[in-house]
Amino acid sequence: MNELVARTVRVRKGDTLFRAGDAFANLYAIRTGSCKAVIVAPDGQYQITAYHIEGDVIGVEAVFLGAHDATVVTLEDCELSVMPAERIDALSRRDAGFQRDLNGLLSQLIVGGRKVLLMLGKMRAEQRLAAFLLDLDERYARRGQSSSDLVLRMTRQDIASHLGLTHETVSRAFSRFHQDGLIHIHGREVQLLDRDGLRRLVETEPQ
Amino acid sequence: MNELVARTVRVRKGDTLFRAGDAFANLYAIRTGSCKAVIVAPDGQYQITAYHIEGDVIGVEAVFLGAHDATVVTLEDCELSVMPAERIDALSRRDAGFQRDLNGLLSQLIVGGRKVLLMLGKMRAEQRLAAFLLDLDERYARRGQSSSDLVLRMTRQDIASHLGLTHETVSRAFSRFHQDGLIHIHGREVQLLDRDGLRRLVETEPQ
DNA sequence: CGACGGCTTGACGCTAATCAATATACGTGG
DNA sequence: CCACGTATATTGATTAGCGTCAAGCCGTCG
Repeated sequence: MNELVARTVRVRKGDTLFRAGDAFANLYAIRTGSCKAVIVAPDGQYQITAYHIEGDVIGVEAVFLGAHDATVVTLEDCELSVMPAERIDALSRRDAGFQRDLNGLLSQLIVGGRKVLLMLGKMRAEQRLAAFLLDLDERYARRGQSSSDLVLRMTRQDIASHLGLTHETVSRAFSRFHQDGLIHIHGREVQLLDRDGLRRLVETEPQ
Repeated sequence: MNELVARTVRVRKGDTLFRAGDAFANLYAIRTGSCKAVIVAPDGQYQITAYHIEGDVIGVEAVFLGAHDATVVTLEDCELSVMPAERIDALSRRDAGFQRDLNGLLSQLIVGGRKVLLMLGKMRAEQRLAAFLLDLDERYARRGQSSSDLVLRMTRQDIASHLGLTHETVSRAFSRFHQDGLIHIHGREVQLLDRDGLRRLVETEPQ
């Protein structure tokens, strides 16, 4: 993996790594910081499709498509590993195992997409937010950062867009979780107080 | 492509091709008929993730995952081309071009997934149904069957599940389209009378 | 012909969107 | 460093849209 990294770069909050439609030039891995991926429909409708954190690899679908299908913007100052397309092509040609790794990453994308599908198709507002928090918590835990404190870098509006809601609804759901003792929240700092409670909420029959 | 097909089989309406979790054994291509793909969450929640028609290749994500992530059930008697896993592996090892084709199919899956994401996240009921009809129409047209008559093989319930709605809402939307002169509908036979009208509906600002 | 599953339509209620008013945090320039 | 202006967040009031419950119809299949 390390031989793929040509260099690491620092980028500022709000910078755009690439836009939907851009030819595939680099794969990025986040060393520190976080990003959002957003798709924009022809009519201006937009939706946040992903929230990327430390350790995530960004832009994998472009390896095969040849172009990016989403725009990625940093949510804070970031440090990124840059893996140029040529190196990736070269290695995947040489190493069948690496080719399989790439396919694995792609497949994970698909499976992840299915999860989101269920969420948007069947869950109600509070369930979506609870699922979002638990997913984020789990991803941080997998990186070894098993603190119950999260710092959200996205605005309420971005979280809302990601969950198919409005920012007011997200805000209200946060407040409700807080007053129910499920979380502690102050601005963008969230502390999960009762993971099981949140899990129960997600699994509750919606109807 | 043809050398991949080991045989063609006929299956009856309601048969299951494979279940979520099954090891990848075959890729299927639909010669005639149609199928639905469904995922089931641990708590029994289910969602139709795809509606496959003539010409579609089914189960691509399993090539890389090694197992299927959805259950596929036929909606009518079908004739299917069966492409065994070994042949696919063998050819993709031998032929880099084919490997790329496979990746292309996967990438299409991802892009298609993004479209659904926007639909479930941002559209209201009638927009979702209109988008569904237009998509289906376009897919049939691409197969050369450019008639404006569609025969839906899914029940209202299945369509509803696919769109993240209830069957009553789907039924009402159909009725509304009919009385607005956008479509003609009788049971599962749909005729698109005003594609532009439907398109305008999809692109209407929801707020 | 009867029974059953699927479809339509109506009445009603709940959830989340919308509109609106503050409150808070944040960034910028003086 | 403070003051101001602007983005973000919270909360309330109201409403639209869709889900739920229920009744009746249609079409199919045994």
